[in-house]
Amino acid sequence: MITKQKGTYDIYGDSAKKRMYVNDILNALCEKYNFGYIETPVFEASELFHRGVGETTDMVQKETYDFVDRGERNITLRPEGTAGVVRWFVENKLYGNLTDPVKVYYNMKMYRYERPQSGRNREFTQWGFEVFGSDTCEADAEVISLAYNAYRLLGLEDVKIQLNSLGDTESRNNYREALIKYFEPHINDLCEDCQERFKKNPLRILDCKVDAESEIIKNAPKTIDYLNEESKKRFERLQELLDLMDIPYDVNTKLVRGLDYYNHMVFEVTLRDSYALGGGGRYNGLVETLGGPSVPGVGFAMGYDRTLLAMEEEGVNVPINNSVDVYLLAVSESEKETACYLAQNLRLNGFIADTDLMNKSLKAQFKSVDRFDAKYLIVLNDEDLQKNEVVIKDNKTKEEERVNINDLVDYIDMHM
RNA sequence: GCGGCGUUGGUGAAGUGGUUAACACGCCAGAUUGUGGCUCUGGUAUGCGUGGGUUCGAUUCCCACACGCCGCCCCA
Repeated sequence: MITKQKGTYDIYGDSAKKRMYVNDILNALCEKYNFGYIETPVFEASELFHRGVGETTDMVQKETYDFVDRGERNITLRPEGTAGVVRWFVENKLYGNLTDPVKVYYNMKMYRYERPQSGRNREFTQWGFEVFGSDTCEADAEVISLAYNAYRLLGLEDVKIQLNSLGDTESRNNYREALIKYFEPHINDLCEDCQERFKKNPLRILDCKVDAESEIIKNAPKTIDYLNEESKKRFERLQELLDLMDIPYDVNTKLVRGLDYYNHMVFEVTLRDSYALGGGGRYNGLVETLGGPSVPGVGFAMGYDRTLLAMEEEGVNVPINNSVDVYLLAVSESEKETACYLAQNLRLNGFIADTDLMNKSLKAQFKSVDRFDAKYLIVLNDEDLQKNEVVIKDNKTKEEERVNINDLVDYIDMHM
């Protein structure tokens, strides 16, 4: 037997319906914010992610699906959405006429070679969005607003924003140096992983779970103390806007996030003050890094599967319609012909209709009625059909009514 | 990539080194001669993840691998 690959999964049944429900909500919300839908290719030149996400990040170093194709191109399955969208933005020269910001949202499969756990797979979905061309705090606030309200609309009440600012390039570099200087004498008191982080990406030490309670990390320099005047002002302004929109947030100076491209505002959306369901931030240098002009950008991505899990844990009630409007029962050949015709007719008139396709006994067809939770059932009967009539039964009230076959659609329309 | 736990039918699951692998749900058929959902009766596994090994004999013991779950790394 051929089985699915590690870390992949099939989506079907009720969980497929849940996803459709979530998709509909998210898509509609994005449209309200006047974002346009975009899809980019699953695979891109490996270089895109190496340059975009950051050569030194673990995501690129050990988690990407890389391969050489038959034309000897170096290909990578996208591990995140932003790099591909930026590539699209640059390749299509959308920066050429930036009278308005370019706002796009996506809902795409991503691939990372990781050890699977629940809410984390090798193939997974991220829903996210990006804004190009605006360097304003209002753009930052809009992005956070969209992210926050997405979770709220999905029924997750207890969500909050974790907010930090890395500042502009100058501030970020100053901070990085201060951090290195601070940690250097303490390096042997930190855990092994942190000693590794110290070399590769010292900012990540702040994220460490092992040393989280240690005085060393608690007393470490804070990002906001190293913001220059302008960066500080921006950060304050952003907070004002969030206050104005009633979006709850905590300033979390330890939040640095893993990808190299962020500057200024970074944020995560957390559930119950614990784990993050999504994150984003500003990336003013990324477009340039990927071969475009200097165009500011800001964006967000939601861990789709994780969010679905969270909804389950929180007991969010997702309305799933598993019931059929009308089920047609038929046994004889002529009854089945009528069933075919009527089923099509009902479907084209907007009803969910179904009928037996397996030549089952009438009794077995009644079981199907129950399984499909049909609102109405019609037992076709040759005698009635001679008179152009059908008997339609309300499956809840058990009331039966004799209806002319030509009035059937109207009848159901009136009663539903 | 590292560590721990797990893997029995469509589903949930019990169980044992040795004839026919519980039970429940589901499904199918009949009682009910073309109007069901209750009840009763009967039926329902390519045989216990895959491949090796130990053994007279393994689903049960050992090893490897695969997949799943949990923790780490990482990400979100």
